[in-house]
Amino acid sequence: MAETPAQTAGPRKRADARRNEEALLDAAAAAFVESGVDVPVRDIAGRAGVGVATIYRHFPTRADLIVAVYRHQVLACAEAGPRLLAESASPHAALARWVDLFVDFLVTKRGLAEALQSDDAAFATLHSYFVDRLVPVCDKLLRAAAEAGEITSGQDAYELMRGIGNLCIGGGNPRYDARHMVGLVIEGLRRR
Amino acid sequence: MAETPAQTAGPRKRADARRNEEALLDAAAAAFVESGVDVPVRDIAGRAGVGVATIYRHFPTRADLIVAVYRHQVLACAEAGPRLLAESASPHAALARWVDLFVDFLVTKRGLAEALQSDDAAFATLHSYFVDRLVPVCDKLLRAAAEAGEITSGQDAYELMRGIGNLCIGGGNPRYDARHMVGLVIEGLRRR
Amino acid sequence: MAETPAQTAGPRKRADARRNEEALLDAAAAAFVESGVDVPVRDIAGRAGVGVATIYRHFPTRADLIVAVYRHQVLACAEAGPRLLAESASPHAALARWVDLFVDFLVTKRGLAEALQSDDAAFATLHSYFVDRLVPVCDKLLRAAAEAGEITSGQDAYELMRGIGNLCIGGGNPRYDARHMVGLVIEGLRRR
Amino acid sequence: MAETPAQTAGPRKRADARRNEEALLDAAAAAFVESGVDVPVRDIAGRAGVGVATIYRHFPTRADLIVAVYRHQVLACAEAGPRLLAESASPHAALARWVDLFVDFLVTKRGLAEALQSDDAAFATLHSYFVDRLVPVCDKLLRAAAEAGEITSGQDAYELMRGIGNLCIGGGNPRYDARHMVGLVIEGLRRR
DNA sequence: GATGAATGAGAGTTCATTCAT
DNA sequence: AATGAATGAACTCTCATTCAT
Repeated sequence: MAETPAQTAGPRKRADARRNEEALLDAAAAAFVESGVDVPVRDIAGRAGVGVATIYRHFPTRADLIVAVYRHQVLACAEAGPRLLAESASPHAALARWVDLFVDFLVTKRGLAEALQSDDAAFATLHSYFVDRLVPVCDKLLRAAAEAGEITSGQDAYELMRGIGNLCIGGGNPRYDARHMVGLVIEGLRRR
Repeated sequence: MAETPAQTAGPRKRADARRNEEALLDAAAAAFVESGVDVPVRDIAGRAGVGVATIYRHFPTRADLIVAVYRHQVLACAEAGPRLLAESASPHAALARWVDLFVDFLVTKRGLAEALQSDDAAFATLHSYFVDRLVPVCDKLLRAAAEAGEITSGQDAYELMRGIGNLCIGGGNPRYDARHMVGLVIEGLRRR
Repeated sequence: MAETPAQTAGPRKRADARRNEEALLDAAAAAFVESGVDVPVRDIAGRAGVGVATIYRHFPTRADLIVAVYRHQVLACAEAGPRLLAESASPHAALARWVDLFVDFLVTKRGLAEALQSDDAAFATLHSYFVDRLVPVCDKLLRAAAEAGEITSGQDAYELMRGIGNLCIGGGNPRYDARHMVGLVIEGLRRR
Repeated sequence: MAETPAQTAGPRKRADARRNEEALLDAAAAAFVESGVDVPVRDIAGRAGVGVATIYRHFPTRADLIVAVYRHQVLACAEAGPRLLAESASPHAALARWVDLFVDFLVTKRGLAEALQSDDAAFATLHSYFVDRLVPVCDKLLRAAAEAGEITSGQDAYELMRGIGNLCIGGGNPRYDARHMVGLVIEGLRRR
């Protein structure tokens, strides 16, 4: 990697393209924060200093772009599950901490929670991505807690994730603390 | 002069207009269910078989229309609060049953829950209408339950209502049961 | 006329209608002052406390209404011509004073001057009314001044009236004094 | 590296866009002549054979479009002022000739004179453009004539320009010769 | 591969005018 | 005769998406 793969022939384009893609992801992330995930395509292109068509080339649908922007964080969240299970005092505690991470993620991504619940076909890919990565993790935590006798068994991880996602909508409101509401849900899971 | 002939001219027209207004409300309700409360004005007009301006005459803003569509049910829900408190075995039970009514209402009104959470200024009136009517009722139930020692005191009714509203988003999904999630929240309120 | 022609049969309607028409004229005059002569029909109806259709019954076109509102003042202006010719020191002085009256009239009628110049067919009646009543008067004054050797002969009264009308557009502007500009025109007519 | 290859990508596009912009300006000019400067945006787009959004891309506001259409002629008129002052027999003669140029311009642009007098906020930019470019020129001519003792001093250039603009309204009428009326005004300025 | 110009559908809103009551 | 509800055409402006260069 001592070469600078930029200037003249062959792989130049690819390097350019990769750089472009990264600029795009940065720009999109910034735009998402500022205006939500349904910010106009042009705004993103403008921030990235590229033409709109470049976005379409790299990310055919908006969902593809959103997924790419949040890929790392989703993966990190998925990977945290088993770790927390190992570290925590109990499976229920692990679940609580893991859910907290997920909430952390969502409340800082304006409009993402809304998009995740949208039944718009354009967001199906986005929805699947999150579901495929995170629901199994959540399921494992739920099962562990059930086996430990801490919560009622038979709780559906998809439903729980979706509910939590819903609760994270509207993060800007000072009178509404999503984390608190989610805490009630997790508390409510407890066996009596 | 026992007759009131002056009044005939007035109400006669109004009978026609009222019929139209009802057609409009029905059409709007149906359109809301199918496409959400931000369905294009033209679609509602089309369903009702009227021109667009007729909607504007009856309901100057979209929020006015939504409020009108759901007025009766909101009022019924508000009135149910004290009654349930009197009838139920405990304040917490009353709260649970009342919240259930609210969920019943929201899950059958596709798109309404979304709109209630929207920070779009156009929906401010709508939001206020719901908040003004229902938050006080919820607050009373929460206080009663806290006084009875069933739940932790200091729960904010607005936050709870908002959370419940959020949980009711996406009612059409067969894998997601809003009622169950709300049940967990109510259970989570319980003092341990 | 000792009866109060209002309550029951026969001529009642006519009296009502006449009263209505007058209310309408007053309302229209007020609305014209406040919002210009192209104020929405509904506003006029609202001021007068009548339905919009009542306006259409009495005054089929907007031009008819405008003419009715300003009829008296146009006639007064027309009648002032011969009088001023008799009173004034010279025909040119009479012309100047008469034109001043016309300007007085126009600058206080917001939007009227614009409407008079409009080539919109709807205003043809209005245009004709003014032209038919005032151009002959102006013509007489011009001829008298020409015969007296004060101005060049052959000036067209229609053109002059139209020009004066034009100069009266935009009366609200503090940096523009229509009367001054019209004064220049009248001065410019003078023979050298 | 004597070539400037980086510039080829840029101007190539621009050539196309510029052609389009010119088509747009032509179409707008034609539409303005036919229907006035408040002709619907769609009509202009239709004439130019482009979509409406293309107009908005090139000219965000209507005033921008109007200014662009008449820019060259306004500038030419502004530049003619000093030249005429140098060439003409007297300042008053220069003024007369310059005003004639302005009238030439306005009477062939149907609807422009009307728009210039409009107090509609959308036309404020347009108004300013004309005022800023032409009033100073007119002022210079007026001052020169006043200094030469040909006209009364203290005439306001803005008022004069505005009056002339007004007189140019309704150019299509065969019985009305704006140039003649303006001539009377200029004559009327003369000191006696 | 990238650009950004062009597209055109679509949404909200207003108002003159007609028409059933 | 009067009413005012209903109509629907008209207009502006925005944006996701495509396509020639």
